[in-house]
Amino acid sequence: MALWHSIYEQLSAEIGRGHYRPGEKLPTEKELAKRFGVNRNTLRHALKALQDAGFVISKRGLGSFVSTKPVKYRITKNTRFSRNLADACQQSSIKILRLETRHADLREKAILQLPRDAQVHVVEGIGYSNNVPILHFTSIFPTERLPDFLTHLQRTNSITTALAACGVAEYERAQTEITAILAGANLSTYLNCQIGAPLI
Amino acid sequence: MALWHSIYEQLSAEIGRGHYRPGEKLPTEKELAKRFGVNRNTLRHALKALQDAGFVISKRGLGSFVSTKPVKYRITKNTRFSRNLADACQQSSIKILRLETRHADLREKAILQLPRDAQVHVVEGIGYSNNVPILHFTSIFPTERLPDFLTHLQRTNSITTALAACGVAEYERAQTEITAILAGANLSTYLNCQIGAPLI
DNA sequence: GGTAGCTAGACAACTAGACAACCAATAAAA
DNA sequence: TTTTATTGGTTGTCTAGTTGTCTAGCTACC
Repeated sequence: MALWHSIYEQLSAEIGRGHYRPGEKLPTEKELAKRFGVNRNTLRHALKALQDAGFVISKRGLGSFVSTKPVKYRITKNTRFSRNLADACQQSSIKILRLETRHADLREKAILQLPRDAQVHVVEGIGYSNNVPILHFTSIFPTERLPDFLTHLQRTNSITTALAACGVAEYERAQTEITAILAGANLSTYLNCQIGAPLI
Repeated sequence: MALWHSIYEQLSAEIGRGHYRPGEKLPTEKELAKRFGVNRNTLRHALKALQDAGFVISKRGLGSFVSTKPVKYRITKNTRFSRNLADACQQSSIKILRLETRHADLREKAILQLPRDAQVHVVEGIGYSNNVPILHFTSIFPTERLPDFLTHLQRTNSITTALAACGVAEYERAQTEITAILAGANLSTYLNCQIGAPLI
């Protein structure tokens, strides 16, 4: 993906998340370029897209400011955000360590709004990017809605593909619900992950 | 013998001989192609092989550079693993969410073998691979050994660079110890990370 | 015929740097 | 005090150079 576009996604996500409030001044192009490790021109490309999308207004000699007229941050950017992450997962490969189907615990039932005796698929594995292990994940899927999910997953070794295999219509519906839930979830919850290294 | 391969051998020999020093910029593809009397695509084929072998790193818009760490792969499985992971972290960027210096808790003191009143630097942030948020990390560093670490980290925005800034000798020693610890550590401990998504 | 290796060229994406236009704050002059 | 000039910082625009990607075509060989 183009560099400027991922910067666009990230900045719009931060604006949507409230990291930069409406009316607030963004860091200068110079600073942002340094932060993202790109040339100022590349960052300006991202900024231009943010302006076109209505997220940001730039004023010569002053700086760039978060638009006071909120567009539909919440949905648009979060969907895009999760879609990004899905893309990333799709690009990389996964190695499945554990497949399990068990009763959902209280937290899972609360989040997923499942009935009392609901079961969930548990997928634990390692994600690779360019064959380099990058993350160790555990994902939960409601069994009821995706009965054949594990079968597909084992065959395709891809979460996205396995979801798609459960039917296009279902998949579409699922995805919108995914994003809806993700929109409410905190980033740190979504990406709750710790590495203890480097330890000296 | 394929043309590109002889170019590959010649260039890698020149790098090995020190004709091009680590970190040094190679001539542009255009110039190299002209020098070897081949098309730019052919030269790029050779350059690609040099990249894959770890001799060269190419950056769009900038040029190609001799890799700063000459590769010697003949190490154990575990070291290669951690080194790969280190390389991956180097390629990706991080965004620092929190910088803190506080007293080490019991677990940290146990793992790091720190004295009673030891302090640690706490770095919390988000790691990006290709500017896509991939992990949310919290890393602990002993303050005593790396007094200026946070300063360097804030300036460079790179853990590896900040570590390097604390002195080469220290850095070497630290790294070997890192890998040593990592080699003994369980994978799931090292990459203890959960993503709750996708939640349906 | 088909494939692999190379050539040729075009375009996209990114970097680097320079310069202009603009704004705010401050210092100097009236 | 008021006005003007200067300075520093910011965005806008532009040119040139680099690597990344893609398509098309040529040639030698099997």
